[in-house]
Parts: sequence; C-alpha cells; structure tokens
Amino acid sequence: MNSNKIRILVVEDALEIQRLLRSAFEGEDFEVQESDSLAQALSRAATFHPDLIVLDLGLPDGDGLAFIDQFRTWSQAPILILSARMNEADKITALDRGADDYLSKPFSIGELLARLRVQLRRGSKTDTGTSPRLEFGDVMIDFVQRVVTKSGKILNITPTEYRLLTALTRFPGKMMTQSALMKEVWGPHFKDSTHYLRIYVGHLRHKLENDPSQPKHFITETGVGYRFVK
Amino acid sequence: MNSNKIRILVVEDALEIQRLLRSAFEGEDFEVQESDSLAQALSRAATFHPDLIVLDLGLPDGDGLAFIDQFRTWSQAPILILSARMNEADKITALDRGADDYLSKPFSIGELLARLRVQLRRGSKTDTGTSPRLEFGDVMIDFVQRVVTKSGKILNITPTEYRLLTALTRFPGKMMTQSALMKEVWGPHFKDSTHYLRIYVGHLRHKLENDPSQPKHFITETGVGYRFVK
DNA sequence: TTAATTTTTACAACTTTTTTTCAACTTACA
DNA sequence: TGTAAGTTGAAAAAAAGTTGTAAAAATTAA
Repeated sequence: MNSNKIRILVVEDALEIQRLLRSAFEGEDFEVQESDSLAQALSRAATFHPDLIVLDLGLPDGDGLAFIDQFRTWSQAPILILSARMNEADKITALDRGADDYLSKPFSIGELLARLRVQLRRGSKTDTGTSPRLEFGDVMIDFVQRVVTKSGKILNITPTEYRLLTALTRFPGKMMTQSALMKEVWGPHFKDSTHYLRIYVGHLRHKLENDPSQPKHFITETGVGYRFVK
Repeated sequence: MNSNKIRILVVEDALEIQRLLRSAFEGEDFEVQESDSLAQALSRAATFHPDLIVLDLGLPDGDGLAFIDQFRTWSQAPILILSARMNEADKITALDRGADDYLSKPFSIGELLARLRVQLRRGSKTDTGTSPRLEFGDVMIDFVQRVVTKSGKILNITPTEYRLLTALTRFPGKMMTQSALMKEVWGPHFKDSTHYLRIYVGHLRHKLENDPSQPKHFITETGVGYRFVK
C-alpha cells in the first residue's frame, strides 16, 4: 500500500474480466485490487482506499445498489458500473443512487479507460477551482501528478498524508469535521480514532506551513474539526 | 440569465431532436437555449452561461472537438456528447478532449436525463454561492461551510457559541425566550441555568457587534429573552 | 535485511465550558 | 423621585475537555 499510484478496486466475479481489467489497469500504472463478492467489497474498499471503483452490478451475492449506498456514506470516490443488464431502468436507478458512469457488457476496453480518465480527471479537481492544481503561499499541489512542492522543491508526502491533504483541501474554507475526515482518510471504522488526525495534521503543518506552530492554512476548530484556508 | 434555474445549452441541428430535448428539459424545469451551428455555439455559451452543454458532434459546420477545446479554455461546465457516430475512437477522443459523457444516438431520454443529473450533482457541490447564508452589517454566516466572517476575516466560533448563534438567527426578528434558547443549546435539563445565556450572548456580541456595549443585532428583552435583528 | 510509514503511548500545552463574584442596569412601587 | 428587588453583563478563576508533540513500537514495503 505504500505508493501514491492511483488505486482502482474492481468488484467483479467473472475471472476472465478480472484479468482483462487488471492487465489494462496495470498498463496504465494503476494499483489494482479485486473483490469477487459484495460482502468482501466494502471492507476491501475501507482498507484499500480506492480512488475509483469498477463495479459489476450482477454479482451473485446480492444487491450492488446497497453497496453504492453504503460506500457513499463515507466516500465520494467515483463508481463506474459494469453490467450485463441493458435495460434503461437499471441504468437510471444506479446513476441516481450514486454511480458516476455505466457501461454495458460487452464493453470496449479503450472506452472503459477513457471513461475512467474522465472520472479521475474530475476527482483531481478541487471543488472550487477549475484547475487540477491548488496553490497557496509557496506551496503547490498537483492533483493529477500527485506531487506537492514547497518553494519549488518536491516534498515527500506519504500516502496517508496525501489522502488527508486532498480531503482537507477539497473545499477551501469549509469546516471539515473530525469524523468526516476520519471516514474519508482512514475508513468508516476509524471515525472515532481522532487522535490520528492530530498527528497527521501535525505532519502536514510541519511540511507545508512556514511556521508550523502558527498555522495559517490548516486551522484547528477545537471540538469540531479542521479548516483549510488559502 | 435572469433566473436561478439550471441552464442547459443544446448544440444540435436536427430540429426534431431539439424539440424532444427542449420538452424533456423544460419538464425538469431547466432553462434551455439551442444553437444549431458550432459557429454560433461559442458566443451563445459565453452569454448564456450554461450549467451544462449537450453537444451533437455531427454538426455540418465543423468540428465539435474544436468547440470543446475552445469552451474548455474558460469554462468547466460539463459537456455531454450526443452522436450518431458509434465508433470507439470518436468516443475516446471526445472524452479525452474534455467531454464528460458520451451518448450514442438513438438514445433513451430517461438515460440522458439520468446522466445529466450525474453531471449536475457534481457541479452543485462546487457552488458555494448556493449555500444558505445570512448577512448583516459586515458579518456573514455560511451554515453549510460552518463559517462566520466579519469584514472578510474568518472568526473562531466555539461549538456552544455556534449553536447559540444558529438558534438565535434562525428566525430573524423573532423573540426567543430564555428557556427556549437554553433547551436548544444546552438541552432540556439546563432550561433554568439562564446565566450561561448571558455569558454566551456576551461572547457573540464581542465577536460580532461593532460596539458590544451598544448591541444592534443581539437585543436583550429584559425578563423574557433575546431577539436577533438584521 | 533495511528503510519508510503507520500506530501506539505518554504527557505537556492549550481552549472551552462552567463556576464564582460583583457591578451595572431595569423595573415597580412608596 | 428614590429605593429595593430582581435582572443582566463583565471579568476572571477553576475545572473539564481537547489538541499538539515527541518518540518508541509495530507493521509494511523494497
């Protein structure tokens, strides 16, 4: 888990499709994990922290829509549906429940990759701005390349630090509650282990603030959470 | 441009499709404008400020991809492609050039609307302008971002202060009795500890009033409670 | 293996809430 | 109009709760 590669979780039971997707995704230098049941998929998602989920709606062990509902309680990562079902009502339901795109089988791998790039491009944008970059002070974050620099120097940011940084900076100025940050960065089981947050906000302040003891950008709101301000 | 409806620009030359889309979109209470040539579309987009563009790639007067390039230099509004061309390469090119979704003709209007909702859903989170705000004097309260500013500066408001502020300002001009405020902010058990109220109204006045000793917005009604006025 | 990262532990520093004290103000009535 | 009784406001100390830092231990990656 120790890399800043883009992570894709494939929820799919058909082995040949799993293999097809894995080779396509690894060709793009993504990190891939598979889950062949919905039961497994949620806990896998919670520990793997995927940047995007490819979900087959036709798994034998249950309702993919329920998975979407659950997953959406703690993550906004895009969900791309694969399905053998062609009918319109299924598509509409899935999209309205929180899926971001829907491809019917059989699909072309080239189109799948293009649609996946669309989703990842969106996710890498900050929500206020249009650029895939965020700059404040002498710090620059490139969400496409996943690189953080301070006065031109590339910083070493660990995966956990990077996830927290994206969660905090997604809505500049907005108060992010501790439990929302915990769910997004560590997963839903950890929502009460808020001391991790203090340690990692401390790390970010040391790496990004000019005076970490007088933070200007990563502001504590005691009893509530943290706020990022440019 | 003079309504707060969601605005859709349809770039499409086939009249029957124009009409189909217009009636579907107006049924959703969107504001629609059409453009039947690419030449016209860019300037139409510039004045209409659409929240989303539906673009037929097969217009007679030129290259829809060039339109995407141009449009993307100044707007991030989602672009949903409609096209009679089925081939994979066209889809991939359009998506990679900046389109957000791609539907092949003939399409189902229900699916189109669902995909359009997906795009609009993402955009709406962005829009900080739509979050409910309360302004008075040089103070601004944004209840979505949980931000309070005074002359542009973000204030530090503690959890209890914020709860009281919310309770007081919910109905501007209305008298709030002490016991109602106590119940709402400290809980029913504390309804007679009205001393807290004085201390915390004092805090709010210090942080928000220009002259805390001559409050203009947080008014005492002796023996009864407090009233917030804009 | 070594190096890097995450988790755990302990404690110091800080912020918020509650409690206490007292002065100032408001109201009612002689 | 003056005074007493009740109500409100300001300041600050005490208590409770929250956050920050450092460093050791455990885990994971290379």
